[in-house]
Amino acid sequence: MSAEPGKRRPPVRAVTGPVLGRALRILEAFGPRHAALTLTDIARRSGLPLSTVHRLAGELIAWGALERDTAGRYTVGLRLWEVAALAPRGQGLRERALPYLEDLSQVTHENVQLAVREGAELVFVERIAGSRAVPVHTRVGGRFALSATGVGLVLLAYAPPELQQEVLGAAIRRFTPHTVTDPQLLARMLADVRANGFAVSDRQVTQDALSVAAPIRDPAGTVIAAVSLVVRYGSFAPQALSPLVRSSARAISRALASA
Amino acid sequence: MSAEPGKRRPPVRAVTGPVLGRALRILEAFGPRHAALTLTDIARRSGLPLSTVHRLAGELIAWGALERDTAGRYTVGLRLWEVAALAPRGQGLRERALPYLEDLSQVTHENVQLAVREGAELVFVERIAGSRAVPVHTRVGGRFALSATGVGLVLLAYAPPELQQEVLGAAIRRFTPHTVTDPQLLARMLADVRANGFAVSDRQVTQDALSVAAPIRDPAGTVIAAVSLVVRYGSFAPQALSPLVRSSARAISRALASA
DNA sequence: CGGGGGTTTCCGTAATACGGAAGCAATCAG
DNA sequence: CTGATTGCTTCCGTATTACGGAAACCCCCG
Repeated sequence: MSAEPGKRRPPVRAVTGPVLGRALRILEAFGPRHAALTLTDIARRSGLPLSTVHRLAGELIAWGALERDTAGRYTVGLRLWEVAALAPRGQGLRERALPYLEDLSQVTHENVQLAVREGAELVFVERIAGSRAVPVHTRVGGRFALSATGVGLVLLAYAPPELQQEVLGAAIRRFTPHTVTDPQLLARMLADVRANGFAVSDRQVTQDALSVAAPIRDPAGTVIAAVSLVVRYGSFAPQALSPLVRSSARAISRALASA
Repeated sequence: MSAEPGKRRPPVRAVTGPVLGRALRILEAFGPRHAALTLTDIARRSGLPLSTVHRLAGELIAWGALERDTAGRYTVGLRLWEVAALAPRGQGLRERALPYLEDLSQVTHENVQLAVREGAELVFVERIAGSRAVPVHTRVGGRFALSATGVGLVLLAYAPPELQQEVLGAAIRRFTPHTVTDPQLLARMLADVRANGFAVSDRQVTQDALSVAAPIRDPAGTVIAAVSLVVRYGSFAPQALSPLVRSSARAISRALASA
């Protein structure tokens, strides 16, 4: 087959074999707006042939990674959820941090968020909606850009330099007129975050909200997550919130250390 | 298919191909007491050759289904947790039910549990620990036998008859002197559950706890989950709790219907 | 420096996954 | 009733892929 005399074959290490790769692409076909799909939907969204999807989805169902709902559509299965509940950076983190997040919520009645970094984005691990709080559109398990939120700024500030370069180099998405999109300015803000130990996102995501976030660290000092309070703009001064958020972040760090 | 003449081989369709089957066995190797494993651990627990585990785990890591912690051990990855957060019977159910569970918690200050059935066991989808409550050893994402708890009795009472036979036919595990292990008696209790619309587990799991549970139904009337209150034995009469639990269950059913 | 636990790479063989195509089963429109 | 549409399931010959034993590797520890 490779009968060509010429030197071809760039040894592009295929990192995933066909079967697993395809199975994982099936899982990827699901998303917040697509929690229940027909077989054909999956095939379309994953770019796989229908018969392939049929075969693999059958295997995933047999194990419990997928299920079919009453309408016959495919959904993510409980068995997968059980296993995923063991993820240290997901449920594990969530459970250990929850009491402290609830304290923050009780004391302020504002929104509390907990997030970790995954590549060049963040994933919300918990969110407590305050009773008299600004509506915030975050979903547990949902993703968001690193560049705008309080938690995102913290996670970015302590991310590996290469990743910071990558994010600063790419176009920075604008959400409001206050969103910082200038790489220079953003770089300076990240330096401030490192210097101060907390981040402030002032109306960068929505016009009426401001968030203050602080880093959560593992015993080695590496930043592994971030907590934030999200309040209505004008209701609190950032300076008033930062000690509260910082001390909560430290308490959570300590709770994680004694695992 | 239903030809009588020759005894056909029972069509023992191998339902899972090698690759996926092995990959899923790797995921199964993780558990509550085994959230971080070495490659060798996984090989031992899954019964797979080391080189096979190495290859497949590598693919799972490349995708994010697994991660390696600071000690180099393998853990369940955040990417998998993200996808699993889309499971309708897991996070989906949890999110929609949570407000009602919190109401129950606020009103009683006791333990609240939410569970679904998976095969012949139950899986806890949420648990709220009451401030002045009996310590209960349940873990979100954890499994338990159907035969003893309040939620278990509800889920079993409305499970398909074959499954009830299976559970009643097998040896029923005893937790306390009060655990019902007689199949006859248990069958009668299940009939009562169906007749009354709620279940009571009286010190069947621990000596000091009693739980009252009620079914949550989908729009078609099928029981898909169960809620319960777990209280210290003697602190509340079951009759006092059942209206509360039943009405919460109905409220959750309604909330799910308007999805 | 030797031994042990864990990890990574290699590679010939055998078994498996692949997916196009055709058949099936509802549901809907006319 | 009929034909169209959408979605699901089965089949099967080929070629591609997964398989895993073995050996090298890499600490860390005594």
